[in-house]
Amino acid sequence: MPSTRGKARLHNPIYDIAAKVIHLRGYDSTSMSDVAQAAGLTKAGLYHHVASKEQLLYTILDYGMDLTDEVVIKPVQSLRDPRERLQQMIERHLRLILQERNHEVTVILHEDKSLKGAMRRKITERKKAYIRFVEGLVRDVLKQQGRKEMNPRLAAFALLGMMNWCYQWYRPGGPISISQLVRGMTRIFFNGILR
Amino acid sequence: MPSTRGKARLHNPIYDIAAKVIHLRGYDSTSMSDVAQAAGLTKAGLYHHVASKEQLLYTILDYGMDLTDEVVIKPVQSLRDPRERLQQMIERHLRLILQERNHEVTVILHEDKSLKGAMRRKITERKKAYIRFVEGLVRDVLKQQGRKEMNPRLAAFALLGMMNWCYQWYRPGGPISISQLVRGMTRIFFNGILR
DNA sequence: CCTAGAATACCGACCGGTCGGTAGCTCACC
DNA sequence: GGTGAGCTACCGACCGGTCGGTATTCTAGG
Repeated sequence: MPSTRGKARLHNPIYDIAAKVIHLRGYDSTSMSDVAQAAGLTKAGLYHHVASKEQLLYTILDYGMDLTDEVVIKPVQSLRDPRERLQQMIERHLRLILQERNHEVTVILHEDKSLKGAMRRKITERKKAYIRFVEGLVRDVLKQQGRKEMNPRLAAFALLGMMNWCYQWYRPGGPISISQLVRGMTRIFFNGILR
Repeated sequence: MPSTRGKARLHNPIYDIAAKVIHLRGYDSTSMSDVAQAAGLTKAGLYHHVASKEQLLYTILDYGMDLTDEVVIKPVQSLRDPRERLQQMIERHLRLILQERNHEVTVILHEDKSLKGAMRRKITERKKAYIRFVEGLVRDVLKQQGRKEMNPRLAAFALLGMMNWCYQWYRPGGPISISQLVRGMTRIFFNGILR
């Protein structure tokens, strides 16, 4: 019985490689042979490290959420000023998604219905928690600035949408740099919700 | 050889049903037997109407783009005022995506890499043309209002992102109506790019 | 330091099942 | 009696996953 319980995946390059391949071709279109080949193994060899295809995806997604907690939520929660918190969240979220490593995070954005049952429920719950976190940041800024005519949930989804859509079109080395993108979206959103 | 060339699909309910099923379960996870069953046929019966699974998807996506041309691009192009054009585009785009029929359009948003070769190139080109259209609308508004510090391409992608992300969270009958959504996003984007 | 033996990493071969797609037939209707 | 729509039955390829076995590495006792 392979020892794939808990967070044993740290430092295991197989999961990084798998995340890369799945990010490129999609979960359904990626066979376990593909993953094995990319990792320099046979399929049977891969199954020594992984319990099932679904557990492989779950581990990747769960690690992607761990990364988000650590790189976005934690640093932002230590800040005082609501505007500073929201601005930092936008910058950190965008950099997390667009930095070329971090395939685990980008996989989260398009592999929604691939998981089933308990695993799916857990990931969905973590994603919802993140949405509530963003909505809270937006709500605090709106309250501080006395703008009660804007729906904070709608605004939060708008913000998440324009940020998460970036992986569809952003290309490193293209005409728009990450810094420009951060500045542009920050301005659009702040001006957008504060008149 | 079945006659599936050209735009023979009009009025053929098979494509509507297929679009619905593919929209619900995803292209890769949907087998031709699934589509056949949903259409009340056997798989062989379905293949009498359809040349291949890929051609089925292509036809659906192409029709989705036809719909977009007709419902969004054409009406907007007949308007004069740049601000009116942009505002109308936002409203029409959102309503097209969120209305419960129009599965063909929503399929476009998440079935990117499923097509290959020439078919993929054609759909990609139509999608790019639409992006250029949106970017042009944004650019005209920025020019009219004398805002040259905002990058119109970046702004266009931000707008497309927040609109297209809606299908991930919007549920008819939920706390946010389509009209509220249109008003909210219109305000965020106009305020966002015009200070 | 050597070595027995346990644990780990990995492989070739294979399994049951499902996939996209096809051949060849029937049958209703003009 | 020809034609299009539909069916049953089937194909080869590939899928996720497993099995028995084999190198390789780690560890403990003398």
